[in-house]
Amino acid sequence: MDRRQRKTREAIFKAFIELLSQKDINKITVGEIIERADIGRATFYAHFETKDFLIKELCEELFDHIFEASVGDEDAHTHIFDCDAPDSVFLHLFQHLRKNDNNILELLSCENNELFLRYFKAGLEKLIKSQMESFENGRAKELPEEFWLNHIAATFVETVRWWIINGIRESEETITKYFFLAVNNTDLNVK
Amino acid sequence: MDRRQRKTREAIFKAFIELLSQKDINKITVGEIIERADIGRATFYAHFETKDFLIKELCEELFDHIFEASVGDEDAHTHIFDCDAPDSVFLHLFQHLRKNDNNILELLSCENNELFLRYFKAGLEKLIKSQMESFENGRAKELPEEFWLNHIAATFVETVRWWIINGIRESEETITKYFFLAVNNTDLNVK
DNA sequence: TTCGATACCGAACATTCAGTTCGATAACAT
DNA sequence: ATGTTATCGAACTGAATGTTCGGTATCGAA
Repeated sequence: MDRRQRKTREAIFKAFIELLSQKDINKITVGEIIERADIGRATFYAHFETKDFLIKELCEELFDHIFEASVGDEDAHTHIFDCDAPDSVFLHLFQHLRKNDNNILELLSCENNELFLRYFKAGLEKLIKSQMESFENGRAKELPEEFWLNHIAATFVETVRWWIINGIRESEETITKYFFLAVNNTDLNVK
Repeated sequence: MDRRQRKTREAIFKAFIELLSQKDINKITVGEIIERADIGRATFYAHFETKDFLIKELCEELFDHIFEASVGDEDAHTHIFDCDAPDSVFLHLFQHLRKNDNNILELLSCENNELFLRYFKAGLEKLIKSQMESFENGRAKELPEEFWLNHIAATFVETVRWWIINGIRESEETITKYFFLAVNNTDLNVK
């Protein structure tokens, strides 16, 4: 990709995220974005058909990259799994969130975080599907599997949201424990 | 309130809810609303300063009424509690949802349900606070109380969402059981 | 029934924003 | 060095917002 394109694209993303922390997503105009990104109007529309596409591509860029390597062969674990402690994918997720790669924290805690939490949850569900055995012990037999899957993903999202809103005071280990306690009512039955 | 005002207000709400089931909330224009409600442009703005205020007042009208009577003195239980089966507030909520008072189901299942689920959850948290004793048994001691409260409310919202999306196939009793199983990992420790 | 108040109508208007067009300039890859 | 491509910036169309105002219909109270 052309260096000019990359710079412009990053400038737009950066400007948009900054604006997002200041005001409602629906009130952000293209004019504000291009002014802050310091680019021409036509340039913006050369990159993104509309503001909705900008949001979509921003989400894909952030969340897909976080989750894509988590399902599949072991060697491809370049994002979440290449840390040293291998006991829990979820601990790694919390650690990466704390590091705040790509300002993902800003997105998840902004006024319109629902939109981004939805993307986050979608990627999460794939991940959890591949880890389903770990949660089978905790699942009551009467609960349908899809209900249980949705519940785990939703609980993780809510744990993240709660963690961020409360100022990320808990350590990654503690918040991971909270998550497993909420889901399983115990932190023992996960390897 | 003047009968004319009431009629206009209801016509606007009705038109808005209908449009909401057809398209994205951000794409709905005031022009479409007044056309479907069959009222004059100035009339709309005499009722609602902006579209955002319309949404806000719609939510207040629906959700506040559902929850307001649920906290406080026993005699005021006109909405949720005036049913015959007194064992679980949550069962009553599911029953009322199935009855779909005021088209609340449409709101909670539409494309932009996040907005409405947020209102729903806010009212829910108040309700759960007043029912907290019922859930104390299920709470692990390590979990902070606010975390636990948020978890219960979030789980209920997700249960409702899942129920609606899956076509409301389960009976109210079954989905209530699912909810308690998800929260407590048992359906015994709730009176 | 009358009468004053007020809600509604509807058309016209200013304003803001979205998205497009195009010729000129600068940066790119080879 | 050269052809390609991204950016610039200004001007433009079209659509939506929110306002204004004079005229009409409806309401509620006496």
